[in-house]
Parts: sequence; structure tokens; C-alpha cells
Amino acid sequence: MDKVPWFHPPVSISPGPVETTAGGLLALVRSGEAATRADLGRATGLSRSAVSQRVAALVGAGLLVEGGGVASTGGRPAGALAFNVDAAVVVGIAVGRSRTQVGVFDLEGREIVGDTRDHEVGSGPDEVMPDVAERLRTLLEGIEPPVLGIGLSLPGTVDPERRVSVDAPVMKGWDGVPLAPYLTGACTAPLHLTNDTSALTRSELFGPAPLGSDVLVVKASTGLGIGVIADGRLVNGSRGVTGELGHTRVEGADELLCRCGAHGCLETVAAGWAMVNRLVEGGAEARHVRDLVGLALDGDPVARSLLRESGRRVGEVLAVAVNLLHPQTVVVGGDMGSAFDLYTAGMRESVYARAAGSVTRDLRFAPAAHGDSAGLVGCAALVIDHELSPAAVDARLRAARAEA
Amino acid sequence: MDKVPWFHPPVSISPGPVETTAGGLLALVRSGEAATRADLGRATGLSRSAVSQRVAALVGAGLLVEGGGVASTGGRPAGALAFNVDAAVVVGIAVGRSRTQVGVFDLEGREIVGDTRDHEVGSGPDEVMPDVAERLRTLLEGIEPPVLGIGLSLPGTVDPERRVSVDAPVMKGWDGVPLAPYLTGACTAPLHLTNDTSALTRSELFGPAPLGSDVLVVKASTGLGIGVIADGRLVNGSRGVTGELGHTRVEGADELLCRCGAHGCLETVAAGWAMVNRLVEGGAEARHVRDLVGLALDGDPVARSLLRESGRRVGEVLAVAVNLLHPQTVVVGGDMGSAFDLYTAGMRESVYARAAGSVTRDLRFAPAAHGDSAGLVGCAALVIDHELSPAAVDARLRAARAEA
DNA sequence: CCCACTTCGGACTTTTCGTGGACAAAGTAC
DNA sequence: GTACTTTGTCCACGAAAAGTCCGAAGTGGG
Repeated sequence: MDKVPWFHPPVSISPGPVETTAGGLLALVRSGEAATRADLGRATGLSRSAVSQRVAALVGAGLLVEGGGVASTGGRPAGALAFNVDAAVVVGIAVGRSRTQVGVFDLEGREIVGDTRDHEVGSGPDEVMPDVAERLRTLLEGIEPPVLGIGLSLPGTVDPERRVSVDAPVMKGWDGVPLAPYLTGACTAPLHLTNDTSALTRSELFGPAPLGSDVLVVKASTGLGIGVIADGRLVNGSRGVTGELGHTRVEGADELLCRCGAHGCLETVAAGWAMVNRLVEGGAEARHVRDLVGLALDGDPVARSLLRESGRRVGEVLAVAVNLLHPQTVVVGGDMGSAFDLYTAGMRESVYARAAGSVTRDLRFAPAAHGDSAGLVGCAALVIDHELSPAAVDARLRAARAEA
Repeated sequence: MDKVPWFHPPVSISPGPVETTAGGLLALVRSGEAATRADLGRATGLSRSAVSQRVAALVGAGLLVEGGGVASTGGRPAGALAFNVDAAVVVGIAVGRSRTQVGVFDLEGREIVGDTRDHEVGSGPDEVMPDVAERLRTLLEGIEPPVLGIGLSLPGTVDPERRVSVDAPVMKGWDGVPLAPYLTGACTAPLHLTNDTSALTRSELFGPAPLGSDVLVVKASTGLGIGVIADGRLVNGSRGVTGELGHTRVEGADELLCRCGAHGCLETVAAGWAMVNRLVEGGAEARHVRDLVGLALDGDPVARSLLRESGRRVGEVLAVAVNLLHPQTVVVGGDMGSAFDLYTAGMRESVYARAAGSVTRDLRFAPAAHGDSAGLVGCAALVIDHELSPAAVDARLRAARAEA
């Protein structure tokens, strides 16, 4: 090796490192950046031969399907390539405080079948999980693609590695209990655990909605949670930890005892449980946040005022987060967030009053893209993101090739 | 291509996608993960031959040097590889409201020479930059390694692509002025622009201090800024935008007019400029935050109380950010932050009072790792991060090889 | 002190992988 | 119908990485 000077000041770094493996090509097709072999060649810089080889592997594996021809541009028309959304299914399970949703999704995140069932608040895994497994077994009957994975969300902190809940004060009896064994009877696909607010946040990253690369996702339900997307990536929750929006101490709540044991938390003046309490104290009939929201949507003035008040108080704290992270969009989900206009009226009020003008100038508020099943979609997205990542696809193809 | 089923449930994805290019190997040596060819082979999975080839290229380019032998483990001792921190130098320039720091650093971020000079508050680029260029020329005399790049930080928002300041209300006359031309006389290396708080934040990512993967960095100086490190990556500031800590509206400041034109900003009760104003109103002699800090360190009770009060008010807002992002560490820098114990006393008080216990349980406060020159180190780190990234190193090696 | 044993690193051989060109296919433009 | 354009496959060539062999340089036991 002869001595070569490395220092040549003007060096242009290649734009983005494009994945040139089969998994990378699949990602380009899935994202819509490429629809033909020629597109893939242009996008990756690979030769036609190399592209053909990888595409053949993906088609052979059933992940890509040859669609109809594409309109010609003056020469031979390209054979369209499409991602085979039915190559497998994924399972989403959203365990909540008072209900569980179970759904089966295709690889594009569209729900095929699903159901929702209420359960007693405070039920342990031994009550809830066998029922979930049974429902899952029923839902999977008549579905013949293999199950790629199961995504399960829980309120509270989870340890994704050990696949257990580690700190869920809301869910008594769940901490440290391995959940995979409950499901083996219905399905043996790998289990991915996540937090409920993380799932909601991830569902916003999914879907076709271009919300921007920096987004805050507020979950306004019985409790209050917040998730962060920065530079197009999920920031919080990757380690099962979610933003503690609800347990920030705020002004004018010093006297109020929170369910977390502290005094003066935001939750005591803004969480769903607190608003329901106030509604009941006023003589109304309500057991759950959804009752409160239902009353408000029916025009009940007290319920409407409570929702707006909650939005206002949450907005006071949210303003700091908005200032901190400069999001293009604030997504409002959860049960209270489903009364979007009503809830965000109060929220806008205080965010615009408290955040810097330069930050709020082009700030948008948006409802959760997937509505009531956003959390469930997030669970499915978690599985798809992991199991269909370029690295995972390449690993599977290697394994398949080694076996043959 | 025969039909191969792609679906084989148990697939283990390779841990982390390790860069196997020459630049990737250099990164492994720089980070201390590998010190010999054998280490590199184990870390990347590359064969000894491939490793040898890349190492030869890096040694030939002068980026790696063969050090002494390594203690044997029973066989032939490995030839140690070390990153050549003198293969080039980088220049840091921190332009502040009232002073500029200029420094020349080796590739490990250690300062070789540097100087600091005050200038009139409100000076434009035509006053400041020629002086900076002249000082830089002097500093570079007698330094023979080539200059890899120049990192320059400004208060306010910058456009790193166009290399101009775009919204710096504090720096009159700087917006939209290209800064590179001022420096061409002293040095023609590529210029990288960043925000001052981003630079401070980046300096914490540098250095050997293991602060954790999630860190909040507060700059408490004349103004108030905040930077975010999440999952070990700089979140804010990559687009030249920094967290607007100082212009969040807070309680009990409704009457006070902020320098941004709004009323009730945190800055009116906690920024350095506001504290100096109060000190002067009390009859003391002070022109700059550093005067305030000096008085406080000398034991002046009023100055001490003002610093503590500022920390307390900043902590009130910071608590929300801490709740949101679960940092392991809060770094406090800036002029006021340099009176660390005094300043964080007030800050801890309100953060611990307002953030959730689960979040503050193992929260640490730390002073800026590089003290008064942290911003300057951050400028150097910016250049090193960019120009010594695997992609950039590979590009340079390719360019050198093509030339030969 | 000598000799097995271990580990490292370089030279050589083999294999894999991607490129580039030739060629067939399938359309458009005139 | 013919020329032209673009797509996709097949195949030979070349580069790059893996695998193999061997000498070098240490440790430790007899």
C-alpha cells in the first residue's frame, strides 16, 4: 500500500445510504418510492441484473407480486411490482384498563377482523389473557396466511426485552408476569410488547398522513400520556418509557390528591378520571370517560365545559413541550381526544397563549389518524416495523435459502 | 428461482448493523471498541484479509497509526492500532452576543490553541468577522496538519445548508449574511454552521463522560436555551432550531415585557439579562451576567439569591421537559450554570417538586463537561462528527484512490 | 534452554457477488 | 411495416471478500 494523502478538502458525501439488499428493495416498494425493477435500479444505483436477482428472491418468497403492466413511456412497458400485503398477517392486542381490543391486520396495517371486549377494572392477567387467547384463536380461524408476529400494548412501563410489564400502577398484578405463555395456545408467533401511548404514537408514524418529521402525540383518556416523534423517529417508548405528562405538578391543584399518591398533579385537574369525578359530583350519571364524552357530544353543557377545561389545563403543560420540540403537528387522541373540536378548543387556547409565537406560527392540531383503533393499529405497526425491516427480511431470506 | 417459503418464524436478526467499510472500522477504533485488527474482525465479522486491507488503506492515509504491541494473551501479541489525532485539525468559532471564542482542536477534540475576545454588544458581521479571520490566521501559524473544517456557532436560528443565520433577533445585522467569505483569507476548509445551544448540547455528546443516552442540556446565560439528546442522538438543532425554553409564558410574570416583545415569558423572571436588571435596580454595579455570577461567587447575598431564584424558575419549566423525556442527566451550562451548585440548588428544588417521582428518582444534575469552552468544543465536535463520519471517510479514501 | 502451544497477521487460492454487454420482448412513433 | 425506445434476462468477466496456509512472535512447561 503506497502512501496516499487522505485529505482532499472538497468531498461530497453520497446523499443517503440506500439499502441495496433485498430487504432494502422491499422497503422501497412498500413506501411507494419504486414500482418497477427499473425504478429500483435508479433508486439504488444497482445494475438491472442485481435488481432482477433480488426481486426474483422476493417474488419467490411471496413478498412481492408481479402486477399488471405499467403504461409505456415509449418503450417496453415495465412489469409492475407490488408488495403482497397478504403474504402474512399480524396480530394486535391493546390491553386497556377496562377493555381489550384484539385485531388481525394485513401487512399494510388494514384490519381484517377484530373485536373489543370490556373487562372489570383491575383484572389481572389470569383473568384477561386466557380470554384474549381464546378470542384470538377464534379470529384466526379461516385466516390462512401465517402470523408474522403479535404486538401487545399495556398501560404503564414495559420491558420489551424481557417481554413483561415492569411498572404499571394502573394494572395491578401484571408487573413481571410473562405474557407470551398465555398466547402459545392460539399462536406461537413472536411477541412484541409496548406501552399504550407509544403504540398510539407509532400509529401516527404509520399510515399515509404526512404530519411532518416532528410530532407530539397526546393521549387524553382516563389518564394522560404523551409521545414524541422527532426527525421522523419515535423518540420515547423505545425502552418502554413514556412521557409523564399527567404527573407534572401544576398551579392551583395543591390540595388535590392524585391516584399516583402525590398532590397537585395535572391529572387531578385534567385527566379523564378527575373529570368524571367532577361530573358525578355534579349529580350526573357517568362511570367512564366515554360516558363523559358521550354526554358532551349530546350537548350536555357541564360535560362540554369539563372537556374544554381539561384541554385547557393539558395545553398549559403541553405548551412547554411544544416550545421544546418545535413540532409541526400536535396529534390529540384517546377517549377525550375523540371529541376533537371540543377538546382542542381549550388546548389551542392555552398553547397559543403560552408557547412562543415563532413556534406556534405554523403549528397544526390533528385528531388521531386511526381513530378509536389507533392503539391497536400501533401494535400492528410495531410488529410490521420490526419483522419487515430490511434486516429482518434479509435474515428470513437467508434462512429460507439455507434450508433449501 | 424456485419457490422458497420466506416465513420461518424464529429468525434472529443480527444485533446492530455494523459498518464494514473502512470508515466504519475507523469509527470502531475511535470509539475504543477495537484496538487491534483481530478486534475489528470480531466486531464486524469480516475476514482477517478484509480487515487488513481496510486497515492498510487507513494507515496509508495517515488516519490510523501502528502503536506498540499489546499485552499477549498467550499467543502472538496484536499490533495495536491507534487513531491518529494529529492527522488534521479542526477550527471552532463561537460567536456570542458580546464575545467570540476561536480555537484550534486536534481530532480528539483537545484544544491546541485558542483565544477569546470581547466585542461591542450589537456588532455586525463586518465588525466581528474580519477580526475573527485575522485571529484564526495567527492561531494557525505553526500548525502544519491540514484543517479538516470550521465549525461556527451563533445565537439564534441558522440555516446549515445555506450557511447563514436566518432568525437571530439578538444579533442585529447577521441574518442572511454568508459567513464563509470572511474566512477564506485565513482558511478555505468547509464551514459548518450551528446554533450556540446546539453546540453546547453536542459538546456533551462528545467527551468521555457517560451521561446516558437521554440528556437535557440547559444553557442559562444572558438568554435561556435548551437542547435535547434522545437515544444518544442530538434531537433538536439539527435543523438549526433550538428549544425555546425562555419564551414559555409562566405564572406571575404577566406584567413583565420580554425582549422578544411578548409579556410573561420565563426570560423576564429568570434570564441573565433580567437578573442583571434587577441587580442594577438594587443599586449594584453590573453590566453582564458574568458580573452577576462573579458577585455571587464572591458571596454577595443579593446576587446569590437572584441566581437561585433564576434556577428555581427555570426548574419549574424544566420539570415538564424532564417528565416528557425521562433524561438520566440534566446538564447545566452557560454563564449562570458555571455557578453550578448555587444555580442548581434552586433548579433541583423546583424540578423535584414538580416532576413525577418515578422520573426524578435517578435523575442527575451535572455541569457542562467542558466548562467555559463547551460551546467551542461543540463547534469542533460538529466538524469532527461530519467530516469523520464513516461515509465521509469512505468518500475521502475513494477520492484519494481515484487520484492515484 | 528448548519445545509445544497459542494467537496474530500476511500471502495466496477459491468463491461469491455485482457489473456490463448482448439479446429477446413488448410497446410507441411515423 | 419499420425504426426506435425501454424493459428484463442471460452470460462472461472482474473485483472483493472469504477461506487456507504459513511464518512470526509471544507464553509456559519440562
